[in-house]
Amino acid sequence: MPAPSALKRITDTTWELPVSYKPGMLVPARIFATEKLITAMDAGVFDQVSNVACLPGIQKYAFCMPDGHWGYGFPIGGLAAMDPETGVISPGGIGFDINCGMRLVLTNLTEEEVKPRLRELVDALFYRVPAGVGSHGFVSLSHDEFCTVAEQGSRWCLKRGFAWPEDLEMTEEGGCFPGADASKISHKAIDRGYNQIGTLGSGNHYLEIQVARPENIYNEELARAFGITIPNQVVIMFHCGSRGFGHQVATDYLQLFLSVMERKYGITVNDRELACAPFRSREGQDYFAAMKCAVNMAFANRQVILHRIREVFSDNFGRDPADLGMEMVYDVAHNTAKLETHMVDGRRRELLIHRKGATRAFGPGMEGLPERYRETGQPVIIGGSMETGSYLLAGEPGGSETFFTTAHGSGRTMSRHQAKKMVRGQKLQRDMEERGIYVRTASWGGLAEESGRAYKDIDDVAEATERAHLSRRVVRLLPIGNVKG
DNA sequence: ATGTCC
Repeated sequence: MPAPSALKRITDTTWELPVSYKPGMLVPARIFATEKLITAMDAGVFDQVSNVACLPGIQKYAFCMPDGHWGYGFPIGGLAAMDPETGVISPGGIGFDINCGMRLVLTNLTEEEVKPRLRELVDALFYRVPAGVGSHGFVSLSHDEFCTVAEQGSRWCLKRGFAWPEDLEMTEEGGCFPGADASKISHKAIDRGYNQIGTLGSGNHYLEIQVARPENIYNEELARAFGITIPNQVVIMFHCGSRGFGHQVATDYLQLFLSVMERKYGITVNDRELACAPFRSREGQDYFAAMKCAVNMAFANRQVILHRIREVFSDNFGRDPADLGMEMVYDVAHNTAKLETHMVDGRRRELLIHRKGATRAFGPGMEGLPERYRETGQPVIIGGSMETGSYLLAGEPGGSETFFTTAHGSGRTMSRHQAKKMVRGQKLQRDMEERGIYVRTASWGGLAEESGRAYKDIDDVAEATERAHLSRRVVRLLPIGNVKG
């Protein structure tokens, strides 16, 4: 799809749509991509990112990351910073899967040690980390206790023995966004979520056993600082979010915002999917407090999943998880809105940052990073498709341009429908096994949809973020085992 | 993404 002719190239990897591109734009739109990626980007991205540039209170630019593609209202890969006093909060700028995110866990095992047990490990993970639409977890909670989880996130997990203290430190915001208020959650959302803690979900959610080969290390020093110290070291990466709970929170508040946006607040938007409310309004604050519940539920979900991964490896190897070196590298959130302080035109300002399919990537020395990563910058985890590999990167000072935000994954090039027509799940499983990747899936159709052929080249995305100085490559990770939702 | 429509 050709890019609009109004698109101007600002640098090697920065592209801009000026405010003249569309009536109502308050700021220009900026897209970070290589020439190859911008050429392949779907036209919906340009339309959507310029719609976002019209939202009240937006600061500097409406952004799209190199993995950007068409989404609900905002593009996936979208980033918008609003003035909290004059700006809006928009569920479409966060996504239905609130705090969908990635977690990376180390082991001190090598590929040679894991290979003979790979099938057993993946089969055990497939059993112990429930995957698929409508799956429910092993943790049984009352509605009341679920509300505590939603308010406390990983802190609840620590109390219940599902976390090591250092896990919280290696999670964005310590695994708990403060200000979550379960009284702002509908009964329906609680009912959908209370039995979903410790479940992977479906779609592009997965759990993967990966290898860090010496030839795939881009930066030795950062790799060492992030715990990649052994040749062919095995790591575990997984991707999941707030399940039906977050989905219901988003649905509830989109409905509410649509009913008040124009009538009560006189806000008009280019697309109903950009439904929003003033951040300082009652509705805006209620959504903010409810969204944080879904953020915290997702942190707790990933934490319980980590606990179960540790159990699987511990049982299989007959050794304590600590003895297997199963420490977290980091946990990153993809779909959030947060108040953060950033420099804007030489002034420190508090901004409401919407990240939708985009990763926070704090540079070296920034407040909010754990001590271990103060010198290195934040670990950034970018998931590729299950066939092609993923990246561990590091935040860098150049990220200031995007309020320290980078890409989150490959981004689709093919619709799910299209992929299912071209790929058969059973055949893909056999093909992958021949290439040394053992995969188990909850749904053959779901597996076909996630074929590597349906995604952008992760190498292009990682390279684009580095060339744009949003994050630097540390190590490329290759899959050997995968549990697919 | 999602008890893929209450």
